Amino acid sequence: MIALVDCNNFYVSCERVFQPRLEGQPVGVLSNNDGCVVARSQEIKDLGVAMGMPAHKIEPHVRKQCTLLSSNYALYGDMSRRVTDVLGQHTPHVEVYSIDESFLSFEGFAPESLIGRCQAMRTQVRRDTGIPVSVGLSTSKTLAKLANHRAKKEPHFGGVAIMDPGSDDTRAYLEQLPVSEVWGVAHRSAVRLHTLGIETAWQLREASPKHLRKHFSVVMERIVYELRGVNCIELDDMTEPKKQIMVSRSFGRLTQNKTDLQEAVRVHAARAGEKLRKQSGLAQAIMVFVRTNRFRSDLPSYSKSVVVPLPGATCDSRALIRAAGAGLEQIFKQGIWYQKCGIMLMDLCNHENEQLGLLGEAENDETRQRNERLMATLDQLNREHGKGTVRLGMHRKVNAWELRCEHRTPRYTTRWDELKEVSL
DNA sequence: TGGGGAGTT
DNA sequence: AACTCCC
Repeated sequence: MIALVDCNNFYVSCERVFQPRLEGQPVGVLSNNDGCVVARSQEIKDLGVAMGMPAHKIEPHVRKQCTLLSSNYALYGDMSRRVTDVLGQHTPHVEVYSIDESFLSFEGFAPESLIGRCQAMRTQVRRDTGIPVSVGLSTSKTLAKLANHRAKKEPHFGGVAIMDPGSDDTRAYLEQLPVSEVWGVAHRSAVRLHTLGIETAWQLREASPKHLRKHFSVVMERIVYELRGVNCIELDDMTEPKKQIMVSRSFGRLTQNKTDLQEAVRVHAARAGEKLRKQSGLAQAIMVFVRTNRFRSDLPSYSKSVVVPLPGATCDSRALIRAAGAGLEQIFKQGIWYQKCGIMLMDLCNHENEQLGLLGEAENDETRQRNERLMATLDQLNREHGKGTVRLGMHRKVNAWELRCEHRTPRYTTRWDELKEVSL
């Protein structure tokens, strides 16, 4: 059996742990740049604030009743780790799927014991971290997702729902479920499924896998089997290194300024270097992209990217920064209002299967070791003394492109100077 | 009007 | 490289 554990309204729940007065209140958390709503309490959902809604589109009279917070990823990331730690005490097989969701394998456990186990787990997560979670159990990931959905929506489950792939109850549920509610079926596929006469999850389950593979891809074929309870999406080993590393950000406001872009691209490249070294990887190419705001039809639109090969596989931030700067030179156009830029590290490899350049080793062993020590020291300083303690390359302290986050709460659990104060 | 990431074709 | 999907 597979369980999907999903934190309820995760970001909002994290904020409530440290600000209990938000309990029972309509609360929303905004995306980077305070752009749109990415997490909602039940109360704010009830007021009609939709997921992904731009903050400025919330009606003023609704907005007045709500607490809208900037996102505080340092806090959410740390709380997420705490939740995952508890889950790991209940089964050795945990796949962290996202910041607020984990798949657990209960293979080998007595099936009758699972609901009880999951209830105990849920209680412990709540007690140890303050975060409420829901659990869905079934024989495939896709059904576990749906079971989780039911655990959230139907109070009689008490937060833990199990779905037997062969039961009448499951059939009745799937028969009334729009196919777009199934994991992996979004708007595009749903529309195409409709033209094939498939409207509900049950119809998809009953369809011919081979037929769907022809019309779509192996992905849709797998979904059919998954809906039948056949587990065909393996639990991923999360220790697998990333295949690409992306860092991008929108500017706080549009900019035409080349210096802004140069600084942003350099900072992004340095951040990507940190991520790369964390997984002990090396990159062989870097992609740089810039673009305008797609929603501003009144301004000329421009979107361009370029791939810059790196001089041999490297994880040296200085090499990444240099290449990113060179890439920007190739795609920067004067007189354009830029909204966003970013970089992506590509062709990642590790030290073992690194390919040496045609000209032989670009760096001798000694130089390389010195560079690696420098980067390791840099990472350690930033880890122990907070991000941005040591930065490569100068950039202005206050940037046009710094993030807007006007209502960010303190990083209670990861910064000594932002600890919660308690009076007794 | 986020910022990542993945997979398939 | 484009498209689709995920959270």
